[in-house]
Order: sequence, then C-alpha cells, then structure tokens
Amino acid sequence: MQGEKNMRKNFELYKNIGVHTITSIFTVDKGVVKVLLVKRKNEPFKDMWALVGGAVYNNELLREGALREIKEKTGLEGVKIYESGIFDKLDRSPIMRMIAVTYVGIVDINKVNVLSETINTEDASWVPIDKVKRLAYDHNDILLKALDTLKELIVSTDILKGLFPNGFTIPEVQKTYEAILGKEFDRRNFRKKLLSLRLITDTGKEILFEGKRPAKLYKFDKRKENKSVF
Amino acid sequence: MQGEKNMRKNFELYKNIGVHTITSIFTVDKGVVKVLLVKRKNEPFKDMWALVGGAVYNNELLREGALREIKEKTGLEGVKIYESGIFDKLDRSPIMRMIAVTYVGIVDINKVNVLSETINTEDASWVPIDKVKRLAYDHNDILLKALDTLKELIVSTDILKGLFPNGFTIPEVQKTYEAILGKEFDRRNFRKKLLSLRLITDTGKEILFEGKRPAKLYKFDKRKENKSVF
DNA sequence: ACAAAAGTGTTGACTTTACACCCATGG
DNA sequence: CCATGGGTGTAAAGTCAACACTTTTGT
Repeated sequence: MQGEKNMRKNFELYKNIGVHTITSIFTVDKGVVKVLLVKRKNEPFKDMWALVGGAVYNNELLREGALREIKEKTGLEGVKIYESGIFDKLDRSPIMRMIAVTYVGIVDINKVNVLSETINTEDASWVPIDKVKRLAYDHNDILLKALDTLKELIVSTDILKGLFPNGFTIPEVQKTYEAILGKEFDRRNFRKKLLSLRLITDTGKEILFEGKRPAKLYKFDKRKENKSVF
Repeated sequence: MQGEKNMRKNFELYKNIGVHTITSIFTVDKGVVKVLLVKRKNEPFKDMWALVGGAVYNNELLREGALREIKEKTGLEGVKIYESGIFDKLDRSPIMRMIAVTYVGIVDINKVNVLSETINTEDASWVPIDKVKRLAYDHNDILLKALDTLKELIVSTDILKGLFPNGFTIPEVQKTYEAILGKEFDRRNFRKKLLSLRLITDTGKEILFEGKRPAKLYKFDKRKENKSVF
C-alpha cells in the first residue's frame, strides 16, 4: 500500500533519532568551581569520565528525565536545573543518532552526598573545571557551553538562593562570583551592589568564613524577586 | 536472548520520540511586528494556521532541518535563524511523542516573496502578532516564547544587520525597536545611543521614511562586531 | 602586637534621562 | 504657510569605579 510504504519511508527518514539529557552539576568549593563527573561502567566510552545523563523515556518530560538520571547516577535529589543548550552533531554517539538536551545544576557541596558507585557508574568525583580532561562523547563541548550558561545564571539572584539556602556572608558570595565569572570585584562596591538590590537582610548573626574577623551572616528576604546582580 | 529483549525494552522505553523544528519568522512592517503563518493542508490540524516547521531527518542537523522546512513551506531561503527553546509536553502531537526545537528568524518583508501554496500548505500570511488566533499544536506557546527570544535578540546589533542589510534611517530602526520591545524611546537619546556604538556610518544619502523631511541613510561599518544596544 | 580578612564612605567619571528649538519637505 | 516628522545640544540625575583607613579576631 502506498500509505504504508510512505510510513516506512518516513520512519527511515524521520524517526530514528534518540534523545538524551546531559547535566553539568556545579559546585563552588572555597573559591574553586567544580563539576560532578561520573566514570562509565559500560560501552560506549567504558572507563571514561562523563557528565551525568542518559536517554529520555518516551513518557517523561526532558526535565524529569534529567532529574531521574541525576538520581540514578549520583544519588542526588532535588537539584535545581536550568536549560543550557542542544547538541545535535550527527556523530555524537557511535551507536545511533542522539540529540542531547543539556542542563546546568548548582548545589552546595556541603549539603550533598554523592554515590561513588551505581548500576551504570563506578566512580564519581568533583573536578575543578580547569582540571577536566578528555570526557566521553562531546561532553567537553557541553561543559564549555554549560559554563557560559552558568555565567549568565549567576548574575540572576534566583540561582544564588539555591546555592546559599541557609544564609551566607558577603565575602563568600563575592568569592563565588569571582570564581565563576573569572574576574575580581572591589569588596566595597560588591557589597554596596548586593545590598542595593534590597533582596537580602542581615540576620544579626556572625560566622567565620575565611578571615580572622567574623563576617555578618545574611539571608534572602522571603518575598522572592528575580533581580540581576550586574 | 537477554540482550535482544533488553534492546526491545529499551526501544519501547527510550526510542520512540520524534523531533521536529518550528520557526517563528518575524518581520517588522511600518512599526507592526508580524509573524509568518502557513495554513495546513493535511491532518492533524488540517486547515488550521501554524508556524513553519516539520520533522527533522535522521541525517541532518536541527538547523538544517529548520531551514529546509522553511524553504519547503514558504519558499524563503537564507533566513537567519536563532535558537529559541525546546517544547516537550507529552501530548503536543496527537500522533506520537514529538519534541520541538524552536527557532526565531527575522526578515525584511520588502526583500522577500512568500509562496502562497506548497505541497503541505495552502496559504501563507504575515499576521500582526496581536491578531494571531488559535494555532495548530502548541504553536501559540511557541510563538510567545519566540517573542521573548526576539526581544533578547533585538538588542544585539547582529540581528539589526540582518534586518537592514541595505542601510536604514535611525527613525526606522527606532520604530522597529519600539514595536518589538513594546515601549517608546526618546528620539534624541535613541540616536545618540545608536551612534555611540560606532558601528554605523552616515552614507551621505537621504531617504523618505515616514516624515516629511527626508531622513539620513546609515549603514553598518564593514568590520563587524556584536554590541548590545541597551 | 601583628597578621589577615571584614566592615565602612566619599569622590570623580561615566551613562542615562529629560527636555526645547530649528529644519526640510509635501500639501 | 502650515503641518509633519527629522535633526541637534545641554544640564541634571543616577550609576559605576576607584580608592584608604579602621575593626575584629587568632596567633
């Protein structure tokens, strides 16, 4: 039948593309930006380090699939993820045409415990971004794009709230900005700018961060708005 | 065989997602932002208006697929397109799970000739964005997102060059900005800002745009940079 | 008492906004 | 000659950038 023949032709032309999600999960640890990598147990790219991800199920949203993969491969739950890009080169995967929808996540390393082995991975590690070697697939490209996305995200206060859920000191926030954006800020102007957003309040408490003198502890106001820091 | 069974299971779980591209092609015509819609000839959504798009071939990049669909359904070639988003709701298409990768394009309406009928479409029309009715699929949502993307894009001079390849007057550019961003600018300040970018030069020519007094015709300098207008 | 980081205020440079008048053309 | 939109300059306000000294704690 003509219709059936067309269907088959269409199937060959159109419907043989796999979709997976890849998430770059970042943390900032004492002024160093690190990304969470997992070591693959299976082919392809067996024994290589890779970003966290995997195929999307037919009946789940992309974001759901990304979160499920994160949980399966690292044990992390409740990571806040943001869309980063799409990778669609024809030869990305040696197995079949795969399109990657990529995400960026950021977590507080102190609040989080990563599984070192799962059904698909035999190790997991927080790697400083300037120490990342050759990764599986095109994950090095994905990571570069993710870093760009992270730079854009960090200037919106929304992601800051996720990074410092329990309060923060201003020098601590400044170090995070400097690490991610790769440039330094004047201490006085940074403080002024952050306070001028009127999104954070002094808790009255103090905490030791890096210096000898304790720093003031701030927290986000309840009412949430999404202002741009720079 | 266990392997084969797993493959089949995986196929059912994973590999039954279609990928298509949807492009919102905009123009600005005398201060009115319009989007190019086509009328569908076939099911699903037969006889409804829709954005331009269709399934991606297995062996082409997403961007290539988007440009091919644009050509097939409107006759337009060489449209400059920019990534806008991803739409992945499970019930987007009544036929099968489809993921849409969406693009934004912008063209000079005077330089362009749109086919009114093609193999898949029976009509095409530039519709002012506030006159757009119910579209096929989730194209209304895609269009809203595309307008957001357009607002972000318009402040980079890159897209400006595409819109005014053959020179422009400053009031004309200002009208375009006002139409897309939905707000007005002071005439003197707008001119000052645009000139301060040092990307455009006075051609010495004049042209009638809207006013009674002829406006100066400007063009982009050869050396191209990508500066932000606001 | 000193080293190390935290906290604070002022000034000048720059950018943005507000605003009023004259000019060239068509009718 | 008048109505319409185009072209120009200046001053005030606001934002950003540069910069030095004092405070608190640990050793």
